[in-house]
Amino acid sequence: MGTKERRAREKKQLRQQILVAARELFVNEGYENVSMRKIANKIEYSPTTIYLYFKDKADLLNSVCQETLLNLLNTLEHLKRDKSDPLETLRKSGRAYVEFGLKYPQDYKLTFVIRPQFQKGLGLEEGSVGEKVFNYLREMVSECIQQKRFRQADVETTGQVLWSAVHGVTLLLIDFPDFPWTEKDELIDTVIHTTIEGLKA
Amino acid sequence: MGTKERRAREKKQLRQQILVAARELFVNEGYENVSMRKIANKIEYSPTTIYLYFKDKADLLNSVCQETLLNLLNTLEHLKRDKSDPLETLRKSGRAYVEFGLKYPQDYKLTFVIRPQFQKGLGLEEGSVGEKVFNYLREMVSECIQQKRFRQADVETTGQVLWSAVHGVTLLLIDFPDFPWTEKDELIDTVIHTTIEGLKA
DNA sequence: ATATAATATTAACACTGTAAAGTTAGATTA
DNA sequence: TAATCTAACTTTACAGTGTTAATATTATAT
Repeated sequence: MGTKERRAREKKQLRQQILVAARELFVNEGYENVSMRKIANKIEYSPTTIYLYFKDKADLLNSVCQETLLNLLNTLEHLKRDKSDPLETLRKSGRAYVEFGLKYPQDYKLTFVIRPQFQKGLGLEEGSVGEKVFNYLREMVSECIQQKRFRQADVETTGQVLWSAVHGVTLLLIDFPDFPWTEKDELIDTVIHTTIEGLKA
Repeated sequence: MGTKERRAREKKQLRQQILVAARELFVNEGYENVSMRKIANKIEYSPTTIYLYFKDKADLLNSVCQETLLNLLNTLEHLKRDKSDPLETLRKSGRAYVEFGLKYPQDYKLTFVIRPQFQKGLGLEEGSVGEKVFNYLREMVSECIQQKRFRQADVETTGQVLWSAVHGVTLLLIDFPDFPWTEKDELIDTVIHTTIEGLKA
């Protein structure tokens, strides 16, 4: 009697359908400009149905962001395979992080800027995807310090410095597209290179 | 017959009154949670009166942000007096920038994150306050390069790297207050120190 | 066929930004 | 002084918002 399983599957499918629709709208029109009614229209359900699957609009946003983080984590973990040079891996990871942000600018902003505003104090709890992403960074930094490629310093601080740098350049490039930036790739590389050099000294 | 002048003065005063009320509400309750009606209530005028002074809510936000930028510019220019060591001045400026952001976190976010979303492609035009802030940075960086305290590199790129670093750490500290950051002051100092060291190498 | 549970919808509330039209008070002109 | 004009402000109204409670529909189990 697999009807229960089928029902559960269908329920999951609709949930996923909502998430897909919400992401598409959020990304294309901006979180503020997307109403529950618009999402409902897209999936051809009544607006209140969404509330059977998500507590409220912020919860829906949060779920979209969890997917984004998972996506980012996957992208990064593909790079860890190469175990040769930890410094080079770190450099590549920084590059990949920024590129991820620029490839999905709206998703990035939703996750790292908009979401914190709507659900204060969360997003990086124990066992969360967000924490896993930061753990990835920790590991790599730790490796660099252990192999004495970085100056002997606190792993936490070092990781946070790196995160600051890549987060900063990513957001600036997204938010001020008309600013007379140096050639984009050069800027990104210089930010990463500069930070890494600074961590050696 | 100074009545015209008085009227003009009164008009400016009301405009300023609206700005003050709007800033206070934006900062305390967040841009999204502030309605034109709330602002109107606070100044004891009807909601639509605001529209006689500002095109719309985004314009009001923008005006608030212009004030914020002016504020930031003033804070920074006080530091330029000390002409002794350009590197030290730059370090102090970075510190002041981040501290400004943390002292007025909501204003900072409004200016550098929220506003760009609501009025795309603007905010750093020729002659704007935003441009002046960046010019301040340019000058200091230029000095450092000329005095060979930094590696010989493009002034623009170098400035943008510095901006990325301070912008990044400021936003992270604001947006993820519950993250297990290293001691805050240490993190800020390390970010700035690391970046400056990296720019020497 | 009927009862039960899961799922979806309808109707409603209090609120939003803002356009259009109406009102009032003060200045200008005849 | 009386009529007119003008700037400042308010009232009203509209279409849309997130969300809750009550209701209806559907699919399953008995």
